[in-house]
Amino acid sequence: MSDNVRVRFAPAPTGYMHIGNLHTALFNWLFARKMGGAMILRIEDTDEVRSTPEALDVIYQGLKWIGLDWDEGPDVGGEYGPYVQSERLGIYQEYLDQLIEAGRAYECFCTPEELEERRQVMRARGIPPRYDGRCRDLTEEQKRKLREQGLESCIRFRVKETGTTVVKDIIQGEVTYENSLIGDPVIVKTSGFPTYHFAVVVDDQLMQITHVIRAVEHLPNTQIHLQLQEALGIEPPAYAHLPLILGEDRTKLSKRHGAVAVTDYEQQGFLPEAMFNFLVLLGWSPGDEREVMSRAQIMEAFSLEACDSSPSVFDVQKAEWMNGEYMKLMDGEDLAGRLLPLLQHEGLMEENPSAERREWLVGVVSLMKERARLLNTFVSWGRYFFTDDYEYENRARKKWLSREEVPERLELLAERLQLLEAWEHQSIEAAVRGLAEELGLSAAKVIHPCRAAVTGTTIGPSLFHLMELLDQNDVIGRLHRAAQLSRAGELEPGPEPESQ
RNA sequence: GGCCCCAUAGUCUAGAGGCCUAGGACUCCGCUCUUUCAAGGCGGCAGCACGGGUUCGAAUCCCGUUGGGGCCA
Repeated sequence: MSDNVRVRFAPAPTGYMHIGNLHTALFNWLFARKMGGAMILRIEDTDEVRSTPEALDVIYQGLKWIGLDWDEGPDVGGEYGPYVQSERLGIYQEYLDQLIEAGRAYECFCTPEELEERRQVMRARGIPPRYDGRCRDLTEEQKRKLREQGLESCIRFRVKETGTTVVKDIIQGEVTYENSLIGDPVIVKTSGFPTYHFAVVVDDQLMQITHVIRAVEHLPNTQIHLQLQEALGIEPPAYAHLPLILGEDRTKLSKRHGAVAVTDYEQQGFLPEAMFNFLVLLGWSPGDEREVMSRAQIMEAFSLEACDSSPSVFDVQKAEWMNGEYMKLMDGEDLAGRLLPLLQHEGLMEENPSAERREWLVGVVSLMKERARLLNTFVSWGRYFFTDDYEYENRARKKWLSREEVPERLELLAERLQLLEAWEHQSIEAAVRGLAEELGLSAAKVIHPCRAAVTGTTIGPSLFHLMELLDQNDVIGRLHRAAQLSRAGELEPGPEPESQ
């Protein structure tokens, strides 16, 4: 009765969620929300070996991080539950009986060793290896004997031997498969667990899924699913197979590509909004030249038909750029809120900062966000805001801190700054420039050494604004410290290869 | 190996026969602003994989080749 869109994201709980899974989830979610439909989360744990219960949390967290929600699932329930396949074992039996009755499923007693052996033979003879149908037509008598020998059986689905199966896919178009080319797949393992093919078909039917949106690696499997559906009298859902996300080497993104887990990107300081935006642009485009788009804009423009069928490479550099764009767009207060946990984790901010201290952080963030790409940037480039314990970079040492004339300048500047009653960027600037003038130097000749001393680096935001955010005495202390170290010859540049 | 899919610069993409002298973005490289650049502004390098058709006309359609990928095992 309902022609409402229902989609599902159906991950296997293997302990981590990678960017490709998230991409699939994202497209499902977008489509569901765009169409005013329902998003279902289903856990496909029929692979007893690889599935772990702890993995559920990883899935929830990954989805929540990027801002996806679901209407039905193991945690929120729903009227088509349970939503974990291992809890649905009884449900599959009914469908299995149906297939057996129709003569489309049968017991197979072949052992893995036998199967492997026969595969070898087929290969050697140049025949594509597939199940040869040996147990297809066993008599009751034969089965009894095999059982008496103590052999275990699995159940196979009898596929069609002739004709073709056509997958009509919203993204991939019509793809035709020759039925004679596939062997009978196992649908129930000796353990009694259904296999992926069987469980998917049954569950999608029972959960009234209207659109199966998944990665294209499942496209070849779809021919089996269609045959299974036909045998069960099930109307197939619409299919949309998303192109794969590849690593730099153009192979399917996997653990060997380094950072692929969603949590890796979270830890690197990616904003979920940016990752969402970036990911949606892999395999889809609004058709115009927009790239940085709000979620509302994306949803407005989104359609499955506009998805591309060719795979795409995950380019971290562009992802970082986009993250930077989002940081610029976000107001300082929001961004400070995102950043705080990270800073606390690094021990750079106290656990319960006062309102004043938070406000100060907003100031720091506002000053830095224009040039930062990741949240982590604040920890690395912005360390000097939070602690006196920062390094003097080689470039800073070489260009300024190791110079003979510098210590005196720093000390003179410290004296001037000490006299300031108002610690504001205007007064600081006046003091710095005033000193330069008196010494007959260009302002830069004071500014640069000062930056090097106070921040340890040669680059960063406006020096005067930055100093304003630091404590006056602290700055003075830093100037004296650098002057002393410099005189002591401790700020000589390190070994060359350091610089990049 | 068999089957299937894909093919616009290093990367993400626009392009659905004439609007293409192929547009945008990232990266990279210059220049510029400035107290610095890792930010801003301006500019530049770089692409329709190849070969055949079809057509008055092809990045766009067809075939083949090559390359890449996925699935099966």
